[in-house]
Amino acid sequence: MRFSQLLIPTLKENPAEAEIVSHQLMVRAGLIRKLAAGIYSLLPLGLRVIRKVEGIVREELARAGAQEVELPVVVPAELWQESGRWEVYGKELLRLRDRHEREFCLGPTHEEVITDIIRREVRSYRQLPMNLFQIHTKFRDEIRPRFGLMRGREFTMMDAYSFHADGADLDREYEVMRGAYERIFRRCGLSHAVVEADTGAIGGKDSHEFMVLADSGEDAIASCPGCGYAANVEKAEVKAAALERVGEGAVPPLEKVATPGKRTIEEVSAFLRIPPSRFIKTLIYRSDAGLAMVLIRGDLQVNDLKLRRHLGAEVLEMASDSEIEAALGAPVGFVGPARQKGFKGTVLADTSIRSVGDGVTGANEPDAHLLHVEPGRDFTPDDFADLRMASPGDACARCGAALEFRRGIEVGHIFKLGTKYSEAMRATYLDEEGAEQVIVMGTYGIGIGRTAAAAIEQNHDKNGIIWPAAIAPFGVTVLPLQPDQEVVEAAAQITEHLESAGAEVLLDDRDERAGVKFADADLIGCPVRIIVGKKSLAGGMVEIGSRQSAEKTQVALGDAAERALDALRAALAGEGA
RNA sequence: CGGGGCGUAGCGCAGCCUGGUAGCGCAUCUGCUUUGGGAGCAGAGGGUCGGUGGUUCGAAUCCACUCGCCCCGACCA
Repeated sequence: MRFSQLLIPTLKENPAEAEIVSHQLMVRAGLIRKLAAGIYSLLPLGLRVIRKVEGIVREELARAGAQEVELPVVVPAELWQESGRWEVYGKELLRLRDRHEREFCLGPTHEEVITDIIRREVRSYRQLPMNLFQIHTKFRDEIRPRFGLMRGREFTMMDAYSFHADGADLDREYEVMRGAYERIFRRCGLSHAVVEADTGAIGGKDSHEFMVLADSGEDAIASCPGCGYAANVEKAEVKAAALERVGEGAVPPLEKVATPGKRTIEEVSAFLRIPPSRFIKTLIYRSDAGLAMVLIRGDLQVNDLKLRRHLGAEVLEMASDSEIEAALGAPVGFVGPARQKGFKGTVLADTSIRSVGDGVTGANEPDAHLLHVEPGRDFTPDDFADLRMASPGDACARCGAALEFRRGIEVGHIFKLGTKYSEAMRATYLDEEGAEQVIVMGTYGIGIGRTAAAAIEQNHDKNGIIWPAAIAPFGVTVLPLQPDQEVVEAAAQITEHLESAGAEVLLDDRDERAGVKFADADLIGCPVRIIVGKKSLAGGMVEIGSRQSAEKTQVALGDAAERALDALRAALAGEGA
């Protein structure tokens, strides 16, 4: 295709709105333009990349035996009410009404819709298993959309749903999908990690996230160099006894100290000149199982997901100020486990509390804290558990090696759903004995735009994008450097040759100087570049260059197309495609 | 939702504090020269200064409200 006939609005300067590299380069290279917060238009180059990613996803899912469907974006409220999510999903669900005042939502995910189809159409075990996927638009009214296609509100997602007679068959399919995901991300040129993820409120069995390692990633990953365990920090289990005890020697008796107006650990720590690690942070939660007092070392954070799971609670929230005053007789900031009377609820301690000696905590009266607090002597929790967010210093729960922490971009997710939706929406089948059984489900997602953005995060330099060959908008770009007729004709001839061989070629036929063409070619980042210039052409030669290595080779004009095809094939092979 | 920042030409920005009727770079258009890493010269076009209301003789500038966008945080003990 000819550059002059495509809308490729490249920018010299970084757009003010873009913070991370992939967002900046997608805008600068003319792939996307913003319409509103978290809502983007794809321009020709951007769409080509997205289509490439989609193509790889389609191929691999077809290989895995899944069938493609397309589900509506606008979904009637009744389905969501039936699953119970209409009430639970919150503000991320964009709700709307039609002219008859009927309620709908824009689908943020499609378990309800697909389950509705399956319950109508599937009767027999003979129809199972089945795996249906679509690649379509999702809308989630995110609290804070950011980073271009990385976290948009409207975005393209591959979502697959599998249906099984039993858990064992789901386990089998899960491994098939995991293999398909591995192939997809490898083909997209992404080095990634598969990490254990929390199954959240849905409470299914297994869940794994596919993470592209990148400093700009929004997720934190804990991984173990010892045994290979890797998990989202939200989920990462830590070894209980690994923390070293802080505070030394014999502990004096409890002592009350005035801390007027000092509520936060930070404030009290600075005021008393005692490090946060010697504080016993006391948080009061309200759940459907009642109030819970949760104790954790002052420099650590409670992991809500672990806590929720430990309590077996559906709903978990911080207690309000008034609830805390009522329960402990002291305002927020001054409560603690020692010298408290009549707290009606469970007292749970993170295992880190065992490492606190001679600690500090709230005195359960206004403007006062307690010094020399000793677990076991001054208070005894009902239970100890792993309730904390893994952090540096923690050890692997399995092998005890020190956990390492990195950041990642979640590009895919696979999840053994179980029967949450099939039960709520009564999707059943008849087994061989004619007995009615609930269908067991799996759910799988890949962020298409996010995958493209992640590819840029991992493959760029100061001049622009370095596309993995499999998802580049064009495999080859041809740059005629001068407007001279023989140069233009040679470039056109090479382009024609390549295109007739099935390659996708961007011919920069613009009336621009060589520098402009080089700069834009670097920005756009097609893997193979053919440079046609007067000087080389006088000797019957042109140059083939690689965006990746920046190497240039002189080849005869007549061989250029074939050599470019070779280079492209080599690049694809190198990516494992 | 809380905090911070920003809205001035297509893009990136200055001007605002200390009110006097809008400027720079890039881009665009015309002409000439140039042509292997974002050309030079000459000329030209393009702005409801996000919106509304107020203060004032006079508002991009001060005040209030509002809309949009960006960033940080959403555990406070």
